[in-house]
Amino acid sequence: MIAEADPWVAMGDPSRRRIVRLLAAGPSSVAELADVLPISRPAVSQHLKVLKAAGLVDVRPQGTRRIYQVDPAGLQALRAELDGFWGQAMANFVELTNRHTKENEA
Amino acid sequence: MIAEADPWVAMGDPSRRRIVRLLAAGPSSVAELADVLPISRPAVSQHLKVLKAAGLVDVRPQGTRRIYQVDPAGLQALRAELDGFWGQAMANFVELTNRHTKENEA
DNA sequence: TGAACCCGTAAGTCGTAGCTTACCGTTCGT
DNA sequence: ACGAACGGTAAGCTACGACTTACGGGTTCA
Repeated sequence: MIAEADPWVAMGDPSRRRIVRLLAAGPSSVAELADVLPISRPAVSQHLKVLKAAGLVDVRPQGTRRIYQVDPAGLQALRAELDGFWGQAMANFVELTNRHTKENEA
Repeated sequence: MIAEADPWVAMGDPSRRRIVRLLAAGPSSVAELADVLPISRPAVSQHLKVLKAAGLVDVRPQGTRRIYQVDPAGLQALRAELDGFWGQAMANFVELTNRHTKENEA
């Protein structure tokens, strides 16, 4: 498995973000996605492979078709990491503000 | 301005995510970042350029050095878009669940 | 003013991501 | 069992992103 499993890298590609947006609106098959997107069906397939490896989408075989949908857990993981960044940045901000205030008080 | 201004693309690169992580812990100069990271100083400079274009970091010239720090607004924007995906996905989920329940009731 | 630092940019190389066409396995309908 | 959809994979091409080294512009301190 040399495949890319990083959700951030997966979301970095505009086409994949568009796919996620479409799937967030409702599950759909590969052909349905390819019909809307300006890329070929195999390209969509490859993007879905990356998104699946990143844990952002799920597959549900249904007859001859494969229905894809977003995996809330994947988005949640991204949110968690992003909140981590944000929280740390804010904590650092208030600390700097406090220090600055104290310096001005002195 | 051919520069890349997409925050998602900016966060897609591991080195840049690491820089954001470092800056979230506290502001620092380019040399300080390059000292920690396994890449050259110009490489860090280029990454910072992308992050700045994406609105994820801010610069504050201080003497001969340039102090970089995260821009909370940029992270907030990412959070907002991510929450949009999540909310839509969840709404779609409960709708599907309701429909499924109704079908089973009928 | 000149030396020493910090940093951004230019130029060039290398790897790889994203796309295409072609092909093949699988599943349903008749 | 045959043909048709649906979709994943292989092979190959092209473009771009992430590095590197080399250079130049500012700012500080003697």
